[in-house]
Amino acid sequence: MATRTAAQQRADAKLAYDAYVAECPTRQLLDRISDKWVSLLINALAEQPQRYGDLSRRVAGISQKMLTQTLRAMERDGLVSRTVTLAVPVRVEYALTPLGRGLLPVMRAIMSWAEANMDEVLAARSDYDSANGT
Amino acid sequence: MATRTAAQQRADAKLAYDAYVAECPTRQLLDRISDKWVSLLINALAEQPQRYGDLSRRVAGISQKMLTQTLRAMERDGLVSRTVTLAVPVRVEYALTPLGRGLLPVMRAIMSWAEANMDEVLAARSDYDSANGT
DNA sequence: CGGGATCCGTCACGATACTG
DNA sequence: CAGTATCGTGACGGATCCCG
Repeated sequence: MATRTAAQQRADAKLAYDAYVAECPTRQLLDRISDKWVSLLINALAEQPQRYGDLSRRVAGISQKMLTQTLRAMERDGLVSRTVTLAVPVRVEYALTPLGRGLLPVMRAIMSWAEANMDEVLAARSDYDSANGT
Repeated sequence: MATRTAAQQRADAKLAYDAYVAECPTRQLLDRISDKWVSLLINALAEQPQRYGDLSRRVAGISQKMLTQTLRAMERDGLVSRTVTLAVPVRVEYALTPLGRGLLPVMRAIMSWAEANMDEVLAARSDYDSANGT
C-alpha cells in the first residue's frame, strides 16, 4: 500500500509548492511518461498484448514489484487494459488501450533519436570520463 | 563522488544481466531520456541558456543535489554544456548543445501528447479510483 | 553571494519468499 | 501463473557547510 501512496503524496506535495506545475498540469503526465519502466512496457506491449510473465521476461531487468506497480499505474491512467481470463492457471493479459497506443509515435521518435545519436553520446561520454581521470 | 558512481554502476549492472539491453544499446539512452529531471531540464534550457540558480527556480521541485547530479550526467552525455565565467560571484551557465537540442522535437511531441490527452487520463484515473474505493 | 559538496533521514526500489 | 508480503540497500530530498 505504501507504494502508490508514496507516489501520490509526492505528486501532491509537488502541486503544493510548485507553481510551475500548477499552471501546467501536463507536468504530471510528463512525469508518468518519463518513467523508465513505463516507456519500456509501452514499447513491449506495442508489439502485442502480453501476459504478466511474458512482460517480466521481455523487459528482463524489472522486478515483479515494479512490474505490478507500473502496470497498475498505467492501468489507472487508462494506458493499458488488464484482462483476467479465469482458468486453471489464471490468465492475465495486458494490452495497450487506444489512449496508450497514441503514445507509440512519441516513443518511436525517442527510440529513433536514440539510435541515430547513440554513438555521439557514447563519444561524449568517454570524452568526459577521460577528462575526469577515473 | 558517490553520485556519478551510483548512476554508473546501475548502467553497468544492467548491461551485465539484461540481454535485451545488450542487443539494443539504445535502451541506455532511453533510460537517460526517460529521467524525470532530464526532460524538465531540457525543456527549461530550450527556452534559453540558464544559470544554476535559474534552473533551480525554474524547475522548482528539484533539489540542489539532483540538479547538480542530473546536469553532470547530461553534460557527460554531451546534451548540455557548462560554461564557467570567473567573476566575483562565480557565474556558471548551462546551455543545450546541438545534440541536446536535437531532443527538443521529441520532447515537444511528448508535451503535445500530454496536453491533448490530459483530460482523458484524468478521467481514467478518477474512474479507476472510484472503482477501488479509497 | 552563487555554485556545489557533504551528511543524514526517509522512502522507493530490487531480491527473495510465500500465497491463491 | 499472477501476484502479495517482507526485508535490506541505496537513491533521493533537505539542511548545512565550503570554496572561489
